[in-house]
Amino acid sequence: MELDKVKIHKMGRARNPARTREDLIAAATGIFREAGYFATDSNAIARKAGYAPASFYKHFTDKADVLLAVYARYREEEWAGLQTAAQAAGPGQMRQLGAALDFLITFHQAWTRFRTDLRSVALLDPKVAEAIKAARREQLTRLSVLTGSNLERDAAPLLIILVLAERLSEVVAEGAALDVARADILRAAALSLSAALDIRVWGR
Amino acid sequence: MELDKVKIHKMGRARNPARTREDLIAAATGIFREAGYFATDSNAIARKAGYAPASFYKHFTDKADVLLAVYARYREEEWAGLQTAAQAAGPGQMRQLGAALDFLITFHQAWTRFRTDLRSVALLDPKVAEAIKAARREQLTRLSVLTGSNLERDAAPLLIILVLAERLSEVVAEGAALDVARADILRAAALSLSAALDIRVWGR
Amino acid sequence: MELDKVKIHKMGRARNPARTREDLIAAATGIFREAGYFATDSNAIARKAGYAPASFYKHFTDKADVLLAVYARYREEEWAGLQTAAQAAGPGQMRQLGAALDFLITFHQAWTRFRTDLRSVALLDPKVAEAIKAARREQLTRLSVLTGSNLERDAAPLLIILVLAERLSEVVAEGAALDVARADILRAAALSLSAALDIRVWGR
Amino acid sequence: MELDKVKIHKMGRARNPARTREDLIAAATGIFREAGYFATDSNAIARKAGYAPASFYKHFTDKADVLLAVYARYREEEWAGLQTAAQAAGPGQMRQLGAALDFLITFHQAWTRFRTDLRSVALLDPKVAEAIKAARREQLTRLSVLTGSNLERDAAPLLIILVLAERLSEVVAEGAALDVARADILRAAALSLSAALDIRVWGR
DNA sequence: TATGAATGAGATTTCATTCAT
DNA sequence: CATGAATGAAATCTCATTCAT
Repeated sequence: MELDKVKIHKMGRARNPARTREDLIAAATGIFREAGYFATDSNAIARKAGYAPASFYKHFTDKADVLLAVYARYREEEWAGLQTAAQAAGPGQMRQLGAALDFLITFHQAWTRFRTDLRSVALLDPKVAEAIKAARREQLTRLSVLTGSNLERDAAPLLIILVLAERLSEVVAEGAALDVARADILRAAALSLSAALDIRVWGR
Repeated sequence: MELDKVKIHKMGRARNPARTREDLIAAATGIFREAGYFATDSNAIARKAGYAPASFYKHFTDKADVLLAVYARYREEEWAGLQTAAQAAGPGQMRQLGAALDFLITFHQAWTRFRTDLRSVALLDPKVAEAIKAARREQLTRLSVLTGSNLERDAAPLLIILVLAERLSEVVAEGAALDVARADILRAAALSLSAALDIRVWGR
Repeated sequence: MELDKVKIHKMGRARNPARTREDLIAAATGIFREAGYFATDSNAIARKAGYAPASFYKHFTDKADVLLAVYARYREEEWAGLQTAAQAAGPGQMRQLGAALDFLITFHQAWTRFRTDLRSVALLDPKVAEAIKAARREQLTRLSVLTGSNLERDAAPLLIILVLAERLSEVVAEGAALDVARADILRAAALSLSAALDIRVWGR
Repeated sequence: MELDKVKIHKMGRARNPARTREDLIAAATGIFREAGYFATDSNAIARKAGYAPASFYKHFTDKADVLLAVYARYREEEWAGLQTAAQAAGPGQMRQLGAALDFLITFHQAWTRFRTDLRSVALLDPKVAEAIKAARREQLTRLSVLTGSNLERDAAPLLIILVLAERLSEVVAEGAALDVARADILRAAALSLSAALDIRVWGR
């Protein structure tokens, strides 16, 4: 105990690279979601995480590099939440779809700024573009498994579903600004998506 | 004579404010669509238009301000194109929808970078956010007129339609990267959109 | 007069690019010769010249770029001084050679740090290496004209002469540190150089 | 056994300070000769030697300090090579001189970058300047013994010889860039040096 | 002894913007 | 109106060096 105290004394910095990396990613996550990617600098990320600017560059090559790390977290969280939501909804395709959309809207709303900036960065940095593409492939595969559909044949409607689901939070946000109720949007989206699902994924 | 010479020597450019503004917007349009908003600086816009950096600030308060001017052009072009496409397609809702989507995909593909950056800037600049919101209101109104639907009641599906249509070009681009055919995506999207139209816009 | 005062009022900065460039080169010259290339940064050069750091980059692409500009001045000054010294010495090859060496020693002594750093930078930056090579070609040509020798045939001894002359200031400096008189070194160098001249430049 | 494992796990490297120092000097030698002093950082030296950055500072106070260690090696190697070359050449002053120059050119060519940077560093760091001065004293003494001349009286020509010999590799390199043959330069240099030797070292 | 994570200090560079003409 | 030189302010990134283990 005494020794532990001594150890910690005057360190301030966690001499644990994995932990440091985590701290930086966590700080970047907060900053990217609140202030946005373009409104901050790598120094701010390091400082917020409790480290010196130079430490940032020991863990990431540049700002886009943390963005990718945050993106990986985002996808994990999204996927876990989706599964939980679908399971909690009980049986019934429409019910599951509704629950999934409900989760997605809430989830993406918290990440709107991040997602938007991610797309802009992808146009500037091929690394990011490639990461998004890879993520999309993974999502398509997962979704085809989840819906029991064929990835090859149903790629188009699956893509539509993914993209529409992804944008729903923005539609809700826009809807709120235009006095359209969240429940109405959710219902319209569910119908639209189920149309895509019915008609293509399970054939005519 | 002596004085005139001096004047001409110093002008170099068209001393025509409206024309200058046009030139700047045209240059900004090209730059925003090709290199992107975040990849360019205002000096580059002025230079590309054939003016000095300071001239830029005689016509626009800042970079976001030209972005708005370019956005206005974008919407005019989009709307004109949509009407032309719908008329050229002849009668039949599905046919018109298909023609409209086809146009939108082509149109937006050329503006993908611009649209993407626009959303990021909107999160940084309230002016831009407000402009997007106003544009959305206008689009909703136009679309409700076009489809003979009720703006109040059908706001949700109309919004869904707008957003999905807007993203289609990106879906096509992503689809191409993942070997999904453009025609397949177009068909899936048309079906999905018509579902939204059928069920909500014209009631149960 | 009154107007001039008003004009100058609050400018501080000379709105004259050529003048600014001169100021920067002059500041860089002083800094490179006193503190050395590696001991300073471009900001210091700009500040010493009375400009902001950013102004530096309007006139030079980087630090090596000013180095080249300073180098050009250096060569002009060297050449002018050499001609003046040779003419002032009156007729007689040995006398002229002695006068030239005398000038070179004094001249190079003031530029020792610059010359030394120049060679280091040349190894880092191809631009600088190329500039030195071009300068050497020019010097060889001038020297062959001056000595009435043939550039093609006598390139080797001419090169030896150039290099030895160039290093003399350092030899004098080193000699001083080791208690060897300047006059002794000058005499030994003159003899050595005249040997090169006699034997090769005017043939056997 | 358990403890040993832990120890070995943590050491990784030879726990032999002398050996570590050697490794670091060897790595620094390679780096200084290839990339140059100013193009590398001390971390890179430690890494190349297979040690951690901090280990570097256990053996050297700073970057200039390794430079000195490398310089000591350089001088040993140079001197040994010179003696070998002179002996191998057999009797005859001109022959020996030629052989010595030939060796020096080859030797210095491999060390050009190092030598050049050494001089720049000497202007920044008095430690290095002093080391060069001491080395020069030693060389003068050795050379006076070798040529049977008087150090006091013939210091000037001996210095000239040293400096010219030192620069020859660069002259050869420059000559190559300007299409001047190595053999021509070698001959011109030998004549120039022998003039210095004849006239001063062995008196009038 | 050797480590390697971490950093302070600062060098380089960029860019939106202004100012006197 | 248009200019273009100049800049303040800051973002990105580097590097020699230290510190607790």
